[in-house]
Amino acid sequence: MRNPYYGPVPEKKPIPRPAARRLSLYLRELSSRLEQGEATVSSKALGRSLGLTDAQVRKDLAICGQLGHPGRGYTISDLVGSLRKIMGRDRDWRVCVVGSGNIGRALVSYDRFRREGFEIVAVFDANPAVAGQEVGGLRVQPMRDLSTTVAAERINLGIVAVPREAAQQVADALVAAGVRGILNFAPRRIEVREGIGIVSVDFTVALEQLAFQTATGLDLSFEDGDHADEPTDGDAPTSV
Amino acid sequence: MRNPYYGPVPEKKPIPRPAARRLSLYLRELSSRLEQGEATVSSKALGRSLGLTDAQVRKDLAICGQLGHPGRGYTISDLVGSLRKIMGRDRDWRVCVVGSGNIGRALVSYDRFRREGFEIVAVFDANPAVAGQEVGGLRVQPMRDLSTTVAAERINLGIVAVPREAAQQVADALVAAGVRGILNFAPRRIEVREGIGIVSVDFTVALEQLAFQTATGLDLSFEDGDHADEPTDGDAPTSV
DNA sequence: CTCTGTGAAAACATTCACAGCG
DNA sequence: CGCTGTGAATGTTTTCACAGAG
Repeated sequence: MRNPYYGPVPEKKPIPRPAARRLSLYLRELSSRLEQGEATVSSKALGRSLGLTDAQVRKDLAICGQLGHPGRGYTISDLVGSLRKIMGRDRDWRVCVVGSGNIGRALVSYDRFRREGFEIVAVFDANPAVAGQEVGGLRVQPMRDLSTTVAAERINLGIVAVPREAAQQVADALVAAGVRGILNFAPRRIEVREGIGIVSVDFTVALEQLAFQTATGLDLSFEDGDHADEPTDGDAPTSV
Repeated sequence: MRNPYYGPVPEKKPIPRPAARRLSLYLRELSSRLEQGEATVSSKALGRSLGLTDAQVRKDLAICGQLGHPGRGYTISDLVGSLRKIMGRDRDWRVCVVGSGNIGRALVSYDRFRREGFEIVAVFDANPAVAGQEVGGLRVQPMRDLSTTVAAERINLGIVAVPREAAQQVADALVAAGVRGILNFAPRRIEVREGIGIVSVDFTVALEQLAFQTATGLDLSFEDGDHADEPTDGDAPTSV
């Protein structure tokens, strides 16, 4: 959104991938501080809470524009507002869960989603015996209703909580129904077409990372645990 | 802790952090192929499944030693064996879950853990009303039994599935009881002393990453979803 | 010809260090 | 002073490209 007509090109600079991952953590910490009644915070203090250096924090927050006040720090509410906007947290996210097994049910009942602005409005399950049961205040719907409900409820994100074997198929159905992004809990890589978001969480991978850290002794340590697959275009790089 | 005496030192080179994250994904994909009855695989084919370039795959697998056969590819079973060893998957992991809410119960019942060699042998809950109930074949124990049971059952990993407010305290209790690593599902950073492993999974952060990807349109995509906090030593860098 | 292993180059990310604001 | 914003330096990861094995 700069330099309309001709000239050196609009050029919205891309957010560094590792920074993008950290943005969520800033938002989480800042919201928490805001609730505690704090009004400002310095890059040093924030870094301490998050295990980052102050320089790193300043570089990351520079993504939000120049919100810091030299000598004073950052105004938390401004930062929260800016982060929410950048991360797409200012819009409405309407979510459905596919799979009403242990994980699906736990997610539907996970109150924090709603409090954070992600509203789960439908649950589906392929098992006809389960359809009609109630989970977290919602009636489980049969898969056949998927596309109708996604449209009617204006659902834009889908959560896949089905067995490995069914995961890709379910993801395809969700995309076909119109969701724009998928959060996958099945232990496999999901391929989606360009333009559809995909993030995966694999509990076993997380435990394995932990075993690795623990076995390796004390040294190496790393970051994020859940992974975001690549939008499967041609020769997409990135991870599963 | 570096180079005690003088001399060239054995020098086991450290595994690049991003590579460490990918190792789990290789193992997952390779195990699956092994089950399908495949015996060998090329870096190119593996990369295709995982969304990585063939060069990346070769560099990563070089960590396991020289297991590839030029012109032929890698023998999957060798790779799986080597990966399991490197990742500490060759030993026994005995796990307890603290918190028998929705998430805790889902995890206790998550069969894949056992099949992958992580045995959940105890569940704890601070609520006395819950103690004694059965969850996934285990009797929920009161917190007061934590250290006794951890010792008696030789538990080495703990899963924290309690509300945010109690998380740090529970983590401290687990470490005091003797676990060597913690998998944290509470939405906050957990601090542990040097030498204790820590990996966090935050569902809201994962959904947020998805919202970000989706809102940002089609472009940037990233990796892992769950995060591993840093072992809180002095000025530890890394993320939450 | 296919496919690995690997230095060397390129891209990317973090840390440093300091000018400048309040 | 304390603290931000940012180029320049450093460190890390990925990609390239090719020699050499089967």
